[in-house]
Amino acid sequence: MQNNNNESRTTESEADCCPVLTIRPAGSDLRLQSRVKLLAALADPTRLHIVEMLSQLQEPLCVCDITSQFDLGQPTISHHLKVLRDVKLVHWEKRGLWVYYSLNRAALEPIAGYLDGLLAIGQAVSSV
Amino acid sequence: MQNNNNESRTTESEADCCPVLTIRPAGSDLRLQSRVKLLAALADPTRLHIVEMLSQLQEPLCVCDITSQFDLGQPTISHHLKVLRDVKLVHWEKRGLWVYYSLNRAALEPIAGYLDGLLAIGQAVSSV
DNA sequence: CGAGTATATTGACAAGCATCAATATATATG
DNA sequence: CATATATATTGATGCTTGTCAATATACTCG
Repeated sequence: MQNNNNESRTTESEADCCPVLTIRPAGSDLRLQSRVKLLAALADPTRLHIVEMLSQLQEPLCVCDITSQFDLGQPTISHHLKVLRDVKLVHWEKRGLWVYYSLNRAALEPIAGYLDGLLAIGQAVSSV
Repeated sequence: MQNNNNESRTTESEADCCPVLTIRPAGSDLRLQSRVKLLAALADPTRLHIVEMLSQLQEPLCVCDITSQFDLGQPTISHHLKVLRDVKLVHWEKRGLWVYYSLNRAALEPIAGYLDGLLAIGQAVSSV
């Protein structure tokens, strides 16, 4: 899926541009991937709205109350909740016939901190 | 593109579930949309890597130095830089034959603060 | 058990996106 | 002006994703 003509771009031509620059990788590739997945889960208007709703409540929220806030079909909301579940951004709990979702702040905190870290110049990103 | 059977979900059936819940919209729809666009710009491994690279440098970075870090063609990197430009996450500046990019921390800061705000229970999101 | 209800899952489809090859644009240099 | 180089743009292609309709699952209640 990626090309292999990398060596064609590492000639001395770009030595004219900048000194050879070795930028240390910020965190492992695995970390990058999981951050991308988390950000992608948030990068949808419906899901971000759901997350906002959950963030405003301390108590879990019933799926039917989430669904009623959108002009979208129930399977669509269920799909979005699954995406949020998959990246562990939400907790869920079945109570009888209903399912209750709540925000998993422990999963949100690292991403918020990560973006904060990008604001500081030259700040190393946790590589663990 | 959206269904219109919303009223079928607002019957008294869900009164059995939870008390009628009015969740105030967190910020305008426009704010939500622009946040989604910013998050989507970050939610790609190549672009997040670029942003990380820029965040570690105070000086702008030449496109050729960015391109050399990836096994991707030059047009692909150029495309990703355009996405970052479009949401104003980066500044760019032409110097002779080369183009230099730098992180626009002023555009990153609101999103970082927004995610921080989601961590606090019941915290109202800026609606301006 | 049977009927009803809330939620999840499956399958299909259209729109969006990441990528590449080819080309265009702009700048430097001889 | 002609050539070379760095970057951007265009167009095509395959993969991903958001959505819906239909169906399945799980739970409650009579």
